[in-house]
Amino acid sequence: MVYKSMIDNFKNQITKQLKELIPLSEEEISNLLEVPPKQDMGDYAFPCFTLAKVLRKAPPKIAEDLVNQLVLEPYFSEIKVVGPYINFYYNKILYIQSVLKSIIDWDQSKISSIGDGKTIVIDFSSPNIAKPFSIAHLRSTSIGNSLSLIYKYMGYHVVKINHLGDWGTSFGKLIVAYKLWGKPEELESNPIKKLLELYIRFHKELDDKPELDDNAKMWFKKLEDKDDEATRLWSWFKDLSLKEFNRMYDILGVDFDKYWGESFYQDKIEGVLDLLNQKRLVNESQGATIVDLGEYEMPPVLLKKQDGATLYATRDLAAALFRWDQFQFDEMIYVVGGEQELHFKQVFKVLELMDFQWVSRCHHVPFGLIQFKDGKMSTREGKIIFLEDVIEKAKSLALQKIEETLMEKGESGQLSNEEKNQRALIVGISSVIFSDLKNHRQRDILFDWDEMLNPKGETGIYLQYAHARLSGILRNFSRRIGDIKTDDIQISEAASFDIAKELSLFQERIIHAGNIKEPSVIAKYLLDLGQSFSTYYRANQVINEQNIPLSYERLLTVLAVKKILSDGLKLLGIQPLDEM
RNA sequence: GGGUCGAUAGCUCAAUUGGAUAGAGCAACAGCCUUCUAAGCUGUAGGUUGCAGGUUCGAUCCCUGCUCGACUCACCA
Repeated sequence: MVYKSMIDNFKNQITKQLKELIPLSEEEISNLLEVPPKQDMGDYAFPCFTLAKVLRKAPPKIAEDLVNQLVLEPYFSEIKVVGPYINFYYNKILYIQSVLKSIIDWDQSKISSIGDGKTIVIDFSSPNIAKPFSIAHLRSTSIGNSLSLIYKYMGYHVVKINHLGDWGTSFGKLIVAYKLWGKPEELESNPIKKLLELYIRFHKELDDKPELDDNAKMWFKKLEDKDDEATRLWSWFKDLSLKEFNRMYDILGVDFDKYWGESFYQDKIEGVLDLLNQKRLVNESQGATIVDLGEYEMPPVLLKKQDGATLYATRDLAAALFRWDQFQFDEMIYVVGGEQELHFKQVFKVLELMDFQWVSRCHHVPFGLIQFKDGKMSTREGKIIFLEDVIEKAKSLALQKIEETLMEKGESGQLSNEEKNQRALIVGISSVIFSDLKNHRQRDILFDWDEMLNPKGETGIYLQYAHARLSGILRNFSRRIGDIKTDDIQISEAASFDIAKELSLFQERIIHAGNIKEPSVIAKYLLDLGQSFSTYYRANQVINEQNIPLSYERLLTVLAVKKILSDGLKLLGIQPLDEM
């Protein structure tokens, strides 16, 4: 990528010179070079520990000897020894200029060619039909969506699959509950809520009437056997739910290439079972069909229940085979909660036993649960928070703030209600998505209304605000000073040095995030960048009518930060706002 | 009991995968709106990185043991 290669000049000067002085290759030197933890320690540091053994000298002595032989012009302004480290200080002006101009000139839709010609299949979101889209589903959805955007940005061909939970025993339960207590017109008017009520009531009454469970199993078996009534009800429930889910996906700005739910693989299961039989992997146990994994210290995988009905592991196997057949992916990732870790280990093990080498390309990407103060979220107990309620609440807080601000500025009538609502919605979604993505995947999240809706500090709102301020400066600039021309601008002041350094990290952070499948890396990065910029523009007035050249110069920083912030937010699935 | 993951400032979390004096935000306190949007900025205070060992020049990070918590361990997904 463009700006990376320009920055490489700085590093290359170090490696080329050091290579002549010490018994290490350029690559080894490059790997050893690190960024010091503190500003006043310079911009690059070369640690001399590893040389100590080879040269049989103390690291500080080695550093002393080397530093006198290094030439610093033009890329560095100073080279200093601090203990066992050689610290290099950039020529700030040259550095800022390199970084800013190359970012601004760069107009690619992707940041790397790492993924060129490679396909990643990503299975995420996958909500259960007939259950509400809760705050818990947000995790898989936001992490999966962000990862797919990151991979696309890295050059991969990405296939997004929504593995809808549209098959299984819970449909038996729903059918039973509906036949007992449901009313068609109620369901049509408020499908998800009414379906949820049926589901909850089923489990409530189960305590007194254990026979309900057998009934449910029977109805699911009927569904698998293509019973007319069962199929009709199932398909109706599914339509109602999908309509609701798609509404949420629209709000979140998430889409999928394939809506291949569990039911989609129904007609592919027999083939898989045949294959397993051929490979002699199948056993009977207690009336159920299983694959015994005792040898690998895992519980058995259940393929069929006593009554012959399939289970989710069966469908996951069929899904994996079918997806391989369709895409020959270089990698397939399942963005699914950590509680299913064992399940995926088992499924992958079975695929391995079936001699499918490509199983090494399959990865479970687990994430932590959302917990309440008094324990786990539970659909059955109705202990659940609807994502839509969270977004709605976040939105109404944002709307209130927008109106306050307009009032203060005396511009109350200036904005249409529609525009206000639109902005408030984006702000609300930003804070909800960001509060999810800023945490390490694997951490459990304690659900806390105050924290999720907090407009201050390390939040999506903070980043939106920074982006809006950047956009505002650009607007004001062209209005007051004229068109923005960035050609041939020279940098003369070092004020934006810290920001330039932050900006130069963008590419490696994206790639790192993709490699460890961790969107929070980007979230943290954007917060750092936002903070650097907030400090910068508070201290340095960009538009200065008395000094137009200086204005142009500072404008480069604004342009570059806006570009990176905007791209970064988009990678998290957040739409950047130009005005707040 | 077995397995997996986690434990860092009062609270929520970082720490570029083994490097220099462990950093942010929230809450608290003290400042900053005749200057491009104060959803902001500056400063103060806050630490035996759960405990005990080990590996080495060097450990929040790797190894062992323990404590606490979450998840999971055959007919739910």
